[in-house]
Amino acid sequence: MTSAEKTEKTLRADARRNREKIFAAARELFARDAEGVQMEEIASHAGVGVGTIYRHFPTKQALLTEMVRTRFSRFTEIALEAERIDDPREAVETLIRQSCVEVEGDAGFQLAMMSPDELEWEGIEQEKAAFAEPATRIIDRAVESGAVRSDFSFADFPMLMCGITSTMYFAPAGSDWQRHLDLILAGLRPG
Amino acid sequence: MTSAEKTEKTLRADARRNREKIFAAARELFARDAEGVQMEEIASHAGVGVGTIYRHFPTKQALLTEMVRTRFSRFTEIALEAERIDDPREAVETLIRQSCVEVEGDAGFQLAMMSPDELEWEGIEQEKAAFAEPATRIIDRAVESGAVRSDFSFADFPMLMCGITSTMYFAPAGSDWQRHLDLILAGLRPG
DNA sequence: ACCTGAACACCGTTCAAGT
DNA sequence: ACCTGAACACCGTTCAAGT
Repeated sequence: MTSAEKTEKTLRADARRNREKIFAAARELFARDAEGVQMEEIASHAGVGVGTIYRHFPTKQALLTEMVRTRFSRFTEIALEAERIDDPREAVETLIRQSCVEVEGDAGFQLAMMSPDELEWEGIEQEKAAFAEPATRIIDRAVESGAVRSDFSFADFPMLMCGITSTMYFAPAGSDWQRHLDLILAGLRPG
Repeated sequence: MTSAEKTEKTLRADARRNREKIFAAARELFARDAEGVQMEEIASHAGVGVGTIYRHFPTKQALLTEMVRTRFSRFTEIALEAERIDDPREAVETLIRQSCVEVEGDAGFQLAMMSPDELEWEGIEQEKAAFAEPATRIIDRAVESGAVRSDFSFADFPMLMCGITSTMYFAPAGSDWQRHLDLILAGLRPG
């Protein structure tokens, strides 16, 4: 057994439990108010010392990244479901709209989505790739069938999400982001 | 002479010069890299002590706000120019597109635009109102003439700018934000 | 092995001392 | 009046001591 395997697989029961508790506490606090959360706060909310957090996650950003990774796998599920929709146009709309709904109310994810530090995304390449596959198929199918404008591609997806996400963050209470989404969906029509 | 008038009007020559130097230094540094700038850095770049900055601006955010205020008056000029365009559709497009061009390359403004702290905008209500007047006229005219979708209004403007702005900030080198803009302009077409 | 929390580092802000 | 910069506060991160 290599050291890497050991690090990945074996975790003492209490350590695993702590990791879980930290994760749960962080998820809850980040979702509420992503900016104001302090490490000490997360630690006490999880019932551990700060040092324990750093044993499991090298940095505050890394902790945030981990939560983003989890939610990203939901995106993939959404894409796979949307792909089963026959109408190409409706499939794209569902993909985008459901992705938005998924992150509504998760301020931490929204913040990460808008974050200027691209570096932090490095840990999520794999999840991103897994999502890109079905999402690309959906978008390409819509383009080929003429259901959306021909210059639309998967490359635009992060950009759109970033815009809508910032609207969510900026105006969390209202439904402004749905107007924004409507506008963008309208913009997809073939021109 | 009231104390308020005195505060507004009379400033010793050196104080005024310092204020100017701080402003120039902050503008330059914020535009380059809005996140990494430190107060000490701005101070030394301006050739003053940190305390002097705080004499002129109560807080780092307030300094940023002041730069946003300045640029906002440019928005108003853009809107007044755009209003002189006969074609209603072209007037709207010019309004939005020129506003985007104006803030390209100003990372500080982009950051402020995306900032979750709405409070900081309190100082700019007046400039915002001055801009809102011609901008509203342009948009309403376009709606009435059927040049854009009927549910579009000035209320959507900040939201759109926020989205495009975050694209600029996120991908400063490329021209991704222009794709984003194109998509949004396309979304304005009457549906 | 893993946990704890006092100590450290960094940076925004203040304020006593200077002119 | 205004300026300076050392000192303070706050919070992310580390690490010596404990189990």
